[in-house]
Amino acid sequence: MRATTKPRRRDRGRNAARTQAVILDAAERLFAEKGFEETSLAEVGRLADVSRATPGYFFGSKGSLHRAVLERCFEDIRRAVREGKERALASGQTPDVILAGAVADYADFIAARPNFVRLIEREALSDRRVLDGMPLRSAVWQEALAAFRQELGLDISDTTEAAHLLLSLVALTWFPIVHGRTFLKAVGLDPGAPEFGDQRKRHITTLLLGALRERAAFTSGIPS
Amino acid sequence: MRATTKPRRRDRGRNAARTQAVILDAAERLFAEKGFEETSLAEVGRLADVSRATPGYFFGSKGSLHRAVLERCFEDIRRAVREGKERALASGQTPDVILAGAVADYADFIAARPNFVRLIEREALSDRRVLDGMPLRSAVWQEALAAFRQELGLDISDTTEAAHLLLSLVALTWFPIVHGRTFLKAVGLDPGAPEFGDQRKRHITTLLLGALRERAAFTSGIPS
DNA sequence: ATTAACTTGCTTGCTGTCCAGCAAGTTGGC
DNA sequence: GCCAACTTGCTGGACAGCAAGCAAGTTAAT
Repeated sequence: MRATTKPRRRDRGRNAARTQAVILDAAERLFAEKGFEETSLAEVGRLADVSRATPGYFFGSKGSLHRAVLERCFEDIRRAVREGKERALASGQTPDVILAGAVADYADFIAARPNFVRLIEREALSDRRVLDGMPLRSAVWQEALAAFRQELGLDISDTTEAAHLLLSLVALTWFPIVHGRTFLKAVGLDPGAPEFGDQRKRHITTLLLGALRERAAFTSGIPS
Repeated sequence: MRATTKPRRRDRGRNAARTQAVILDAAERLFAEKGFEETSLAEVGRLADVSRATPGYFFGSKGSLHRAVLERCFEDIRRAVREGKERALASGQTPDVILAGAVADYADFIAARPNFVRLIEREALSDRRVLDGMPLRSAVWQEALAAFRQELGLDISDTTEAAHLLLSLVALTWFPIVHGRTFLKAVGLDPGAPEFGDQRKRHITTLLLGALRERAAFTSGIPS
């Protein structure tokens, strides 16, 4: 009937690595946007423009595909953490300036990859313990914590404080990604508006800097 | 074989209201812990100690049951918001003290009902738009925002600032509930430890108070 | 007795996985 | 260069399991 009834399979020939990457992209998107159970392998195949059975052929099972997606995601995050750390340490700035920079960097990274947040959030909620058996996951956060502490010049006794600060940074940055169209809209914030991003960064920076200064004032022994 | 092979059906006789409540409790727990798709009506029935089909009998469909669970959840939250507001306004304290109290109250409320957080977080992530058609949801957050602004004495021009503050409070409070066994463990925090709760409350209070004071200093026109 | 509160049985649709097959490519002998 | 033997990439069909919803039954309260 139609002239081009269907582009059918794409022109690209047989190429396992390429196909796997395309499947991972499709799966990442669907798992992030719809969740693990709500996504069928057939759907992944359709979005990747391969057959229904190809995802299973390459990744063995749906669970393995999911794990592969998360693994790739954490590798990206680790790379970002390392780059951010190097940049911060090379800048030689004061902790204040470094913290402000870290907030901006991290917020930008997250804004560019919202699906990472959705994937991780989903997995944290899930009772499937996929994340448990993934050494990379734990390692990434530990690395981030170490970098954070080093950049801000917090000594060994401040580990807990640094952990709370990092936790707060992550919490404050992730929340709008997940609740953009629900909570944020309800309180009159539009995460899509052009000014929102900077507004939010400034707010987060203010919060964290306040706590950092409070801590500095305390340890330098200001009289009560 | 066993003396009490099965308690079978509960002794309590027929009572629609009671049964519905039990079903709602079971569904709330399962939807929160395992998610919508991963939960079957049969499982809800089992946990509620009724037959496989009873949830469907009372709530019509799985989707309606889910909506009923969320509705009840938001009603509870609204009640908490109203009580908190009354208490805060009746206390007649300064904004600083009130904010500290609000943080503590809210953190306690959330800690007592972690499943509310999981439910809402799941629904925010979901592409099912159940929350969209729920006027109560939006109303609750708006009410919370208004209360927050009033308690802290922020005038009308500070709406955006108040929204960001409230958003931050919620983000900071919810995060440990969701990521307790993943992120928190990785950075060496144990959300189950007895001291964690107070530690976290103090940290959050510090953060928010810093921002509030900054704002006060700014508007009262301190020279640069 | 009538109605409402449940329950058991069944159907229907969907999805993950296994399997056999085929076609595109690669290798090695001549 | 050429062809045959073999490998790899990818597909469609079949099957089994499970869950939602319906329908027809069974019991308890009023």
